[in-house]
Amino acid sequence: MPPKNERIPRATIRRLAVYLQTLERMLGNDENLVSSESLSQACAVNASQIRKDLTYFGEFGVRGVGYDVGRLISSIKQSLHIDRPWNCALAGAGNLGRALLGHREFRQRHYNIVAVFDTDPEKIGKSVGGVEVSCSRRMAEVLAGKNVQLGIITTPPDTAQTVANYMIEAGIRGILNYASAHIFTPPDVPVENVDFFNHLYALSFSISSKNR
Amino acid sequence: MPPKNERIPRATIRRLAVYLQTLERMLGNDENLVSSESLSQACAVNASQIRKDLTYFGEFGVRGVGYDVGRLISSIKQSLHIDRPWNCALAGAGNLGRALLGHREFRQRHYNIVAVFDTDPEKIGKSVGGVEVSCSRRMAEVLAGKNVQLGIITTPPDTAQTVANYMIEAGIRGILNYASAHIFTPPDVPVENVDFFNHLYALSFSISSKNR
DNA sequence: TGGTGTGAAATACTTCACAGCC
DNA sequence: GGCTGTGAAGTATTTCACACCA
Repeated sequence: MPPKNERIPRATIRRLAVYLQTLERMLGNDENLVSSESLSQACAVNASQIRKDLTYFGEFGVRGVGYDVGRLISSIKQSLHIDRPWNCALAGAGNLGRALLGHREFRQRHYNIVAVFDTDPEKIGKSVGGVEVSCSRRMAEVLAGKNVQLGIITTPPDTAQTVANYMIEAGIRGILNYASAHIFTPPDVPVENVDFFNHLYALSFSISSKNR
Repeated sequence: MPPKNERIPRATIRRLAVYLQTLERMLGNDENLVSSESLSQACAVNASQIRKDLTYFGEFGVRGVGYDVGRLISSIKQSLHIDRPWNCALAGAGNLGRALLGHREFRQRHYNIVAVFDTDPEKIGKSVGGVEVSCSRRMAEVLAGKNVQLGIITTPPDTAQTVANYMIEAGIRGILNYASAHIFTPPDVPVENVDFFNHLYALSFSISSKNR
């Protein structure tokens, strides 16, 4: 059966990323066949959940046998559209921005940071991680014709909305937001928030309370 | 009514962090009174959802009036148990680890990184962000008596489980995992995963597909 | 009057259980 | 025989709608 047309739960997408992680490790260990049950063990997700998640995108397994690991990896990558490179623009050349620029897994997974922006005149014109820093206000101009689809915000919270606006103006299609501030975008520009404190708070809460 | 004894949804905890962000910004702008409706506008969460989330922990509002911003902030902090300092140990003194050590918001929110670990002999003994790097294998010994409750993992994926084990051995109560590998812990040691790629994949997917 | 707190309804997501196929 | 794919059942979460109260 070909991919379905149902709405795919957000949680499913998150789990596919987890499966991918695990499957890539398995492939590295020369495990070439996996069942939903063994994958379930390895990544702590219910086996029927795994099967259901996968069938949103197609039928990748063989009944009575299981899934071919290499083939499943390709299928998931195709399903998520991560089987091709994505160009990114990063706004905010601080500590965190530089850490992302230096993060080798980024490039390995074909997310290429092709432009960096900041508002600090001290930083503009200098090179960070091999990319020259431009002024955030000139974003649309600098990105013109560069086919950059993703924006990454690593600025302080109070600048986040401003650079998000520049990104939208520059035609960016989606935003990864590390700033701890909610940003508003048109409905066709999705935002993903990466919030450290969110997670720290959840830990503090679950450690302290009886309810788990 | 006092706090309830129901199980509190995970999603509620995440949203409380968002409300806090927004409320703190409001307080900074001298907005001292807020309704669930205006908070809803500001942080893009349904107003009844906000009211329901808050009443898990108590009744903080006044009917016909709204919520006192300052008081609500305190109440949320108390509910999450983030109204007091937390000591953290960081494992992995690479780019990302150093970025976190240099992140001033960490200290502002009372998450204090009091110990840093790595396995690289080059790094051990050196100081990073004002903290001396110790050998990961000596974690239990170094942390003894230091009252460190949280562990932060910023190592490469293949080392993540090993340092997680050291953390558990050292009596850590919860783990923030930045490594893109699933880690196993006993049921009383919660793990929060911060996965960049997870979010990037979700963006790639939602940009590429019609379903949104 | 106006906005909270909250059961009840609607929706979304997860798990079960088994038919179907290799 | 064994493991996938999937409707149906079960559970969790969100939203509605309104009683209640300053």
